[in-house]
Amino acid sequence: MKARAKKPPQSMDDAQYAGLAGFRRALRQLMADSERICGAAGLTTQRFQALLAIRAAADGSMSIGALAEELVLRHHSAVELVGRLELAGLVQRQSDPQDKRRVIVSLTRQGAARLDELAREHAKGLSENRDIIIASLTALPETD
Amino acid sequence: MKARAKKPPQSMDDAQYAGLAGFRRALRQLMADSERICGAAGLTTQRFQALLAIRAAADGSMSIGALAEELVLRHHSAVELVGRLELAGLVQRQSDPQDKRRVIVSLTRQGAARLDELAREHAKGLSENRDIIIASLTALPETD
DNA sequence: TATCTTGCATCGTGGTACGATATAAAAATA
DNA sequence: TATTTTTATATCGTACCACGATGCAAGATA
Repeated sequence: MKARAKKPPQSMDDAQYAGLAGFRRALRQLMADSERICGAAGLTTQRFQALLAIRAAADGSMSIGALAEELVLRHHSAVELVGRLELAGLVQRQSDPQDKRRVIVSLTRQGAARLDELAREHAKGLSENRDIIIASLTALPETD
Repeated sequence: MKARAKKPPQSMDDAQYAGLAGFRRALRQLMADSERICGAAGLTTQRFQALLAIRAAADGSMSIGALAEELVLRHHSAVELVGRLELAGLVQRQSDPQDKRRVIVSLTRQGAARLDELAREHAKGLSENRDIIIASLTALPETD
């Protein structure tokens, strides 16, 4: 057993809190920018991320389950998200011939166009901000 | 004027989409981890971030307006968030003597203890994941 | 065929942020 | 000083979104 106190294995100091807070601030800023870009196009960031994930998938399409896993969502949350995207005309469902339980989701022409516009803006913002993110990450003090 | 087409200033290619999608995936993973840690302690990530921001502030306290700006929220959204934190016994309001319009928010003893526990877990997880984030960022193809 | 597993869908609920609006204090101006 | 404007917090109704619980259909297994 160690000699040090066991319950509070030593509190974080101000510098560690500052580092952690700084990183979260950078992330919030990044996400706020993303929300602004998406919002201007009438989308939420989740919808944008769904479109992006589908576009970046192997053949440009994914099952709902795969999308759920990619987005770290429950199956039925992905179902609802795809439902909203379909209603907006950005994606289309189609039953998988191999396994009729599966539903394959792919971008519509409109969805692909909308995504491309947003993705370019995001990429531009990221190349401007990535140094800040990396700085805030590398500035994180070691915890032990 | 440039000779290139002006409307679609050239679409993003697969590699660019993969890079962008990879970065977002890393972020989602990070946030999902954070949600898991916070959830186990009965908090949302927003509440955690609010506690963290207050703790990291100059003298361990902030006005509601300052918190709103820090969290990239509207004033009244911060009001509500602070209300929920106060109800949970994690922060306390106190009127600013200098400017009686202001309300100063600070952590309660319980809030500080809860935050410290969560912050240490986050810091631990971050030092494991930051390389992934940095890698996904540096792997981003240049857009122009 | 009977049972189990997997994948998608539906419904009701809760949390959270927002716009619109209100109230009070401070600052600016007449 | 009195009036107006600005600033800071608060309240209310609305909408979005993810979740748990549950259901249904298709495939897998016995």
